[in-house]
Amino acid sequence: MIGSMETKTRSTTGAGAAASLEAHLGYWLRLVSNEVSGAFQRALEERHHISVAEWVALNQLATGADLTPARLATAMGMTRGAVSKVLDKLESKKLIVRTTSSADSRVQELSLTAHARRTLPSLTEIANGNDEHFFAVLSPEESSTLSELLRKLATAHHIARIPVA
Amino acid sequence: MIGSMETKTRSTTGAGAAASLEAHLGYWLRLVSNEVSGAFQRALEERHHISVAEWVALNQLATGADLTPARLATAMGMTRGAVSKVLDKLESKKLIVRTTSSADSRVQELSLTAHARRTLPSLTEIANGNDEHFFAVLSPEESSTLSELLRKLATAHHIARIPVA
DNA sequence: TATTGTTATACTCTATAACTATA
DNA sequence: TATAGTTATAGAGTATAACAATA
Repeated sequence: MIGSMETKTRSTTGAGAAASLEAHLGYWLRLVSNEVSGAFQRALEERHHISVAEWVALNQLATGADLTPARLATAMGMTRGAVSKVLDKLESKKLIVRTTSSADSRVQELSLTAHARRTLPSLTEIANGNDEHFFAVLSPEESSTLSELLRKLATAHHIARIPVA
Repeated sequence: MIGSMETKTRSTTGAGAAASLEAHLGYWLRLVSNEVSGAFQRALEERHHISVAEWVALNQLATGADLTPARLATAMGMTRGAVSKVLDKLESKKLIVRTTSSADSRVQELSLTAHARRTLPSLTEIANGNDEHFFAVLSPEESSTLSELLRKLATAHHIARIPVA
């Protein structure tokens, strides 16, 4: 049972410490995160044939910010080349449009299509449902606590890039 | 600032909910997990030139269980083909030995080399240090709480496979 | 010269499925 | 026929670096 399990989480960094996989918080974090993200990834793929990276890009565009491939690359922590491929896929699916900027013709202005705007609520539903499904076993207080602890870690380590994988 | 951000974590699953990326617990989980795992992966690669999958395999062998490629594949949630490649790398690095079983010559018995046993403590130190570095910003009580919440989620969803990616 | 975006190339990781050698 | 392990092939994902067009 969980309640009876060893919950010591701060090692003494002793050289001979016999640390099994399960002794690390990072292990449990990755275990749970992989499950949640994996389920989300499969749901997006099966129901809309889009990847998590594509979903993130769509969400970034939906915030209303004037985005270009370079800015999107920075926001997503990817190279411009990688983002270019993501945009190729979104364009082939008629979810975005690339328009050459009139002010600087090197720049591409990115925008969502009407089709994308109609599709986004369904994608959001998948994200909501996935979260709901996984975290429903926690009480509202526990969910809040988990959220606060994760945000505290993100803040303390200045984690900014949007996770795509 | 993050501290002043909306921390509501339970959506009402309403169709029109304007859910930004940050509204989902799964987002924060992936954000933090990617950072912790990414740092660990880079440290393993830079200091010992081994991947996380290789590290997991070594740890499984170090538990003392009599493992074969097929059993290791089941434990790690990978196909036999994928495990075979991981074992190729470990063998080329002189960290494991494959021995044909005398009872059934189709079976390979896996074992760690003396070199692997000498190397493992250093790998464990990297894992300990990585955990220490990331979770030191939490109080011991907060670390315990985070551990318990993650274990509760893992148990509730019967998450068993060892995360490799 | 510097910058934007794309493309060519390569590498890692993993899955599917065919293959071999046993049993 | 069935099983253990390997290998051939393919695909996703992403990085590096070269490239064309523009500034």
